Amino acid sequence: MPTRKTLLDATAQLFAELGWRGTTTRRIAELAGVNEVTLFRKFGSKESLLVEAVRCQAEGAMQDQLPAKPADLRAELLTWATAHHGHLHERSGMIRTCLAEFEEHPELAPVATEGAERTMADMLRYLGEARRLGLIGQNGSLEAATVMLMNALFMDAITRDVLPGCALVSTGDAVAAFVDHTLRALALEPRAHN
Amino acid sequence: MPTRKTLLDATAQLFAELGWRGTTTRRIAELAGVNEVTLFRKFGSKESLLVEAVRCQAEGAMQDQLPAKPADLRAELLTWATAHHGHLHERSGMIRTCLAEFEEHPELAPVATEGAERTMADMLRYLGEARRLGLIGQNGSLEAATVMLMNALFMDAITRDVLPGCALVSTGDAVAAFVDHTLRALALEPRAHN
DNA sequence: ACCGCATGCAAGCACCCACTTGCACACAAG
DNA sequence: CTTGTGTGCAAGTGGGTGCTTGCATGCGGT
Repeated sequence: MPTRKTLLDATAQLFAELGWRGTTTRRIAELAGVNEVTLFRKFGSKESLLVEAVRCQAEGAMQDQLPAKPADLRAELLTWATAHHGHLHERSGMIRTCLAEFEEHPELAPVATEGAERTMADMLRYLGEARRLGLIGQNGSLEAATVMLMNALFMDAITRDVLPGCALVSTGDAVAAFVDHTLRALALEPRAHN
Repeated sequence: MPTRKTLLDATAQLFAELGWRGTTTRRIAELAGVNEVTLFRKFGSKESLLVEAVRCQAEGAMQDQLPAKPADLRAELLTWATAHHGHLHERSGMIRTCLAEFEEHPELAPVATEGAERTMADMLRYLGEARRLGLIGQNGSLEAATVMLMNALFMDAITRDVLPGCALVSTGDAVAAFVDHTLRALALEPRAHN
């Protein structure tokens, strides 16, 4: 049944570019190379097609995980942050669209944000473990560190293409700078760096 | 000429909620309590109305400035961050919409991001001054600190209403936590806190 | 009293929208 | 061979869209 996946992919692509209202059933059918009627026969309505398409897109996402036991904080965080940034960047169009559509279509929110919340919980766990092991200092909010690092990666990833003026020059530099800044705030063990 | 401002306000409000395509000339006219024809007579087209409305909205924005000479870093940054967060939060609907519309309507980008770039430059100047005065350590990228703090405030402000799960509990706590985290990373002079 | 100007109102244009119906075809399973 | 199933095609529904036209009305300045 290739038609179904074709339709879902075309829908996701159009939705990322044009938003809910811009993603018309005619355009979807044309991009998928399928008759418009087929779309309604398979999904019933534009709404269910769109919700399904966003759900599929979000599913095939982040299972980037930090190691269970922290060892080399800087290296592990850098690897993780780079991968996470990459995944966000790949989906930046859809993410920007969803942020704008949540108000009108709240049914999109749970399905789209579930991954982000899991990722945040994982980083929090990792930093907690690192603190327990004495790899970072005892002061400073781990929540703040987590949220700030993830927000920095998120914003850089989704605005990089669209607002080049607001980003650090290269992706690699930006991610590394964010990780370093985070570790500095957490007092990565007294003078392991600089 | 009250009609003009009424129309611009109504347009901005609808645009923030419904995006470009959802903001129809009929809805604008109805919300403004004006005949639809008047709208075309005054602005010529829907496009010029929308661009003008976004420009006006962006203009009446941030001239939050940090002091010329840093003194009490924590207090000054906290005041500034709180005000900045407030302004972003007030405009969160429009900001989310713009982020999604930039791709289709690049003419919106310059007018909407100009303020953010000025604000970033101001914070960078402020931190540079603070470092020159020895109020913070000599290590650590000031660009990274600036971008991360501004991104954290930005993300919190624009997602707080729409994704309550991803934010620190209260606005005040979040802003304070972000400022503290930033200062810790910049080694606010050795043990002025905690 | 006159004029110009801003606005309202009613109607309409050509086009796009989501969605439906009816009919034809192909192909695979019984 | 028949039957069902998936698909295409053509047409149409009622409604929304940006935008225009023609005409009436009020109101302030000369």
